[in-house]
Amino acid sequence: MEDVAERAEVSRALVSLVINGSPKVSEQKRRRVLEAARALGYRPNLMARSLAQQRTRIIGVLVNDLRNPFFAEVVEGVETAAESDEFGIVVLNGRRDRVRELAAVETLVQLQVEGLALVGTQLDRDDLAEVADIVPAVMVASDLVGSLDHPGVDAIVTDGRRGAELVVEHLTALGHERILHIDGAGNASAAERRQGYLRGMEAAGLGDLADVRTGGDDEAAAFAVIDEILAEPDAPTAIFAFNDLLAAGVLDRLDDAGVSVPADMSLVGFDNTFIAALHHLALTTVNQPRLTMGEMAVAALLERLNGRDEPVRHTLDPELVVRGTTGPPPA
Amino acid sequence: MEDVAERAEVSRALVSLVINGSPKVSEQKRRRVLEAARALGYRPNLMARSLAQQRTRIIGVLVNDLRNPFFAEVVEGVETAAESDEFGIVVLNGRRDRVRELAAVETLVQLQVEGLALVGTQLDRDDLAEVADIVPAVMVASDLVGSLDHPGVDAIVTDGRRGAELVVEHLTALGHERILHIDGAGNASAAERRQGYLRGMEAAGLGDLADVRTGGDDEAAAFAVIDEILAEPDAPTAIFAFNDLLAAGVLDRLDDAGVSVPADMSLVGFDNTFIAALHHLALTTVNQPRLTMGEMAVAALLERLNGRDEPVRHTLDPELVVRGTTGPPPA
DNA sequence: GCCCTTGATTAGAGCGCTTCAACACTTTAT
DNA sequence: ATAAAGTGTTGAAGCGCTCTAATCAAGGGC
Repeated sequence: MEDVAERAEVSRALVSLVINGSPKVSEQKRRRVLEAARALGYRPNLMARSLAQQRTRIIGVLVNDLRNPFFAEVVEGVETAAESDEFGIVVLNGRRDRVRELAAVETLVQLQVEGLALVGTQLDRDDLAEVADIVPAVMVASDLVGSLDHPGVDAIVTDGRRGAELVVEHLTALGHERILHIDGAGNASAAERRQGYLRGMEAAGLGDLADVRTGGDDEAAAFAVIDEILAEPDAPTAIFAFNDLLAAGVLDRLDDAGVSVPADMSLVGFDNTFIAALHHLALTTVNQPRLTMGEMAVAALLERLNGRDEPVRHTLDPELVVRGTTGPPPA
Repeated sequence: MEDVAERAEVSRALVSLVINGSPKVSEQKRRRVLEAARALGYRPNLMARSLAQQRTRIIGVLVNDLRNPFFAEVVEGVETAAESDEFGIVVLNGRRDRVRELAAVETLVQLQVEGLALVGTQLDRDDLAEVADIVPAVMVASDLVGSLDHPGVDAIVTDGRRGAELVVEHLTALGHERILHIDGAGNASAAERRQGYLRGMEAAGLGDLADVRTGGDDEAAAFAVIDEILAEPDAPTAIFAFNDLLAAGVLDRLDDAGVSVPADMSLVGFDNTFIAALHHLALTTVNQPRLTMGEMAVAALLERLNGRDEPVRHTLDPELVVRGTTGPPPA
């Protein structure tokens, strides 16, 4: 910067003004400075700028698992919105490990991010409380019952309970009774969907037949469960899986076992990721408006930065997407 | 930091030493400082530290498209390796847009990253040359013929030519002759695979039948092409798609058209992403060692930082993974 | 001709940290 | 006892930038 100033025969301060597009610079000097900057290949140092400005214009994004296309798309939403508000984002990947997530949060905080978007993270209430004392945070696509405890945490979620109810309603309408749920184990949104499933079963008068098995959030988690289920006497006629990835695993295993879908068994996922849309899977699932969620997360953070103090919670509506993996139960 | 120093009754300099784990601090003072830091909830400011230290220990990662699971996994490899070398990474998403990629590179440079991993980017030679003058760069999973022009750019690639040849060999061994390639359009690794395909066809004495169509790198790109192909007189008996995503799109469209795979048409993808492994797709494809590629990228950058000056280029071996979408041509 | 305003420019302090040279104090060698 | 060497600690400069307050030049109004 020094060099640019010298070459343009102005002060460093003026160079700063030009770089930041201040209107109070004469056209003549602006040109001189810009040319000098180009000639010298000058690039402002973001670190130094942030330090001096006492703000970074960076939003930290912590994501549960980048390999899950669902999360990747939420992140794209965040990115789009941040970009249009002249914020940058830094994405860190928790890779499904709470400890790693904690470390990532620490890194982001030290990086002085101005807001934190926690996408599908597994942090618990205490973790959150600690974080929220330092920087505004918004949980996206993962719900922590009681997250409202802390006034510094916002939430953008799809109503998982309602989503799960929609699934049960769809299946019962088709005539299913023995509907089984393979849940998301410790995953942050697992509890809600489980609850919705149970409630749906109750509402349909099938409370006695409700059956929840522990699953997970990827294909592999499905294998053991399916083997188990198929070995039992009263096998279900329909399975509601925690998410699309898990459902894909279920589908694979059913295939291995010679169970045909949906003739012998109906199957429903959750998230409506692109794999659900592949014709060869044609998975019936529940849509979540991913991009919108990401965008709303940024909006929530910016409101915080503009002074909002009370927590906000946006619950979006899920939408059942019926495809080819559901049908009437076998006769 | 000031406050911590005061509370521990030492100088700021000593606090710095403690935080950075310097060995030349008495156990007594170290304890005092650490306790003061904890009591005050002190967190070092990464920006200030980087500025003072004149290094960031950050590797910038620019990714072509985060939604593509292939890239997401390469990034995980980068992340793993960076982590174990005490480097942080900042991931930016180009979203298949060269202009956005350029902007992202600029951001990363201004962030003072110490190395740049370009995963599947579409930057051209000039873009690269400009970047490499500023910071060591390594291209991962995308090849630019002639990238070696610039001594500042390393490359970690799977041999796309060989991979494509393997595909053609597999298909010809099955008896196919009219094998068509839907390429990756402007995608950085498209040229190589196209070349391998052509060479493979030549080698099999099928040079006359070689037929390349412009595709892209996601499912949508496949639709128009397939419609076109099926309307032509001499339809191929096998299709080699640029990558798995594209192949999935092809599969969908063939399905729509009532063409059954592999009975009427064989299909091969590239990348061996998890979707290829789904039983319902069971896509024959070519594996690339994603994690390894990411890790090697970091290794290459670190070597640069340790003084290596000549460019390095690692070419990994592709591996054909035969699944259910390939079979003998229809009689 | 003088004061005031307006607009363009700059000096200089400060952002939170690291690091080097200097310092004070011990220990060891002579 | 005294010099030399070693330990632990600190003052202060400096990293590259921003930003406030001060300065300077040029009109405008009376």
